[in-house]
Amino acid sequence: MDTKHRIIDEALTLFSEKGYANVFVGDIAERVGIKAPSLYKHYKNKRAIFDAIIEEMNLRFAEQAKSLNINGTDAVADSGIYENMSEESLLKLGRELFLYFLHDDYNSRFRKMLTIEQFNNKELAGMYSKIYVDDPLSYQGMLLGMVTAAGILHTDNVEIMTLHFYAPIYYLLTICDRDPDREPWALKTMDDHIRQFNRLYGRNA
Amino acid sequence: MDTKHRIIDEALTLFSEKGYANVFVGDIAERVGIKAPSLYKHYKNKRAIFDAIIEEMNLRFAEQAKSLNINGTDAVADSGIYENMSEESLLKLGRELFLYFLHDDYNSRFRKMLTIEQFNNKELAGMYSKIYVDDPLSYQGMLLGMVTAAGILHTDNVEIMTLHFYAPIYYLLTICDRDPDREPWALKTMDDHIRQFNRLYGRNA
DNA sequence: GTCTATAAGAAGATAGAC
DNA sequence: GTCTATCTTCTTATAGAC
Repeated sequence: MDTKHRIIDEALTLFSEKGYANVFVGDIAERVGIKAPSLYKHYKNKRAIFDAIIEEMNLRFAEQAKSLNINGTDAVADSGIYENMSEESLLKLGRELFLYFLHDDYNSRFRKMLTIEQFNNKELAGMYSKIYVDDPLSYQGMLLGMVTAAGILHTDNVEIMTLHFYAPIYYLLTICDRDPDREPWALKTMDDHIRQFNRLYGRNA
Repeated sequence: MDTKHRIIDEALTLFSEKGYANVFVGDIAERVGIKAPSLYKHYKNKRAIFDAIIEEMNLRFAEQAKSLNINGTDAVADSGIYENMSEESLLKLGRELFLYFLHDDYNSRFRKMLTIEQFNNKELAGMYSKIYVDDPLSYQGMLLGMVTAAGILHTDNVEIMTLHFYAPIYYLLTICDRDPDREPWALKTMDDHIRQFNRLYGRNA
């Protein structure tokens, strides 16, 4: 990884732990293994490093959304995976979603940074809403809508069903971000949640 | 309100919007209507203001918990409100919880401050976990446990049932903190959530 | 308790040698 | 591209008059 990229990588780590204002240019430089003034050959100023992180994350999430749509909407609708949606499939969906969000290197650091900066930066607040509210409710809503249409789950309000599936996952995620020691409990709770979800929506007309 | 208290009041507002590091002693003083040096007659330094906020909030939440326990555990168990728990009662419980957390002057500002500082301050992370994870799951778990024992709702896992009740409320709360424009949608979604919750857990054996 | 003036220090950023 | 030295600005905090 070249210096320019290592700078935003280390900066992201620091910003996600302390927030923008508590991270000094010298801290970032030290992690990269250079002195602060050298850093200014790569970025115009501190804010430019921050902006570069946002830009990189926008790119990553755009790619992520793209691949989710390819493997999601069309492929799923065309194939018919959802027609065989079992409790095991739901558990897998929930666990993968949870562990990916929780442990993916960029996702976890970027989520913490968004959490810290959301009230002080409208652009980041908008990104947070998109990534953790609008997109999941839309994507999972689509999936669960298909599962419902196939007669595997049952509801007259897919939006609330999606909320019931996703909100506990989101909640457990924020708990683990704050206190990683709770991860084993969260994983067990995740499974219990999805099994219960499956029972609740599986047997109602 | 005396100057000493107005300082922590204005400081809390600023810390909840910008975070500790982005608020300057001069900003706080300006809001109070004095100059920065005058502020040091009331508090030893900037950190002492922050600590005073934490202390005040600990007091408030201790009182809150106390009154919840008085009007909660004992009174509820003794009376038997829960035996008459209807959909309307559940709606009321959810709405009151939600609107109190969302609009209570101290709760909302303090929650934002906790959100911003949680990864940089273990004490605040602990407070967050207590206020928004442990206490709600424990208090609501107790209530829903009684409702279940009374045969009004049905489950073999009260912990997950409580998660299913509370996680969507928490989720909607964080959404409104970030984007107050979504409050009307959140309130409607709250009601739909609770009605659905009542249907799901009301008819299962 | 509040003010003005100011000290002390931290942090962002630049200059210019290598 | 990296360094040392330095400048500038901002922020905390103190001194001392009123």
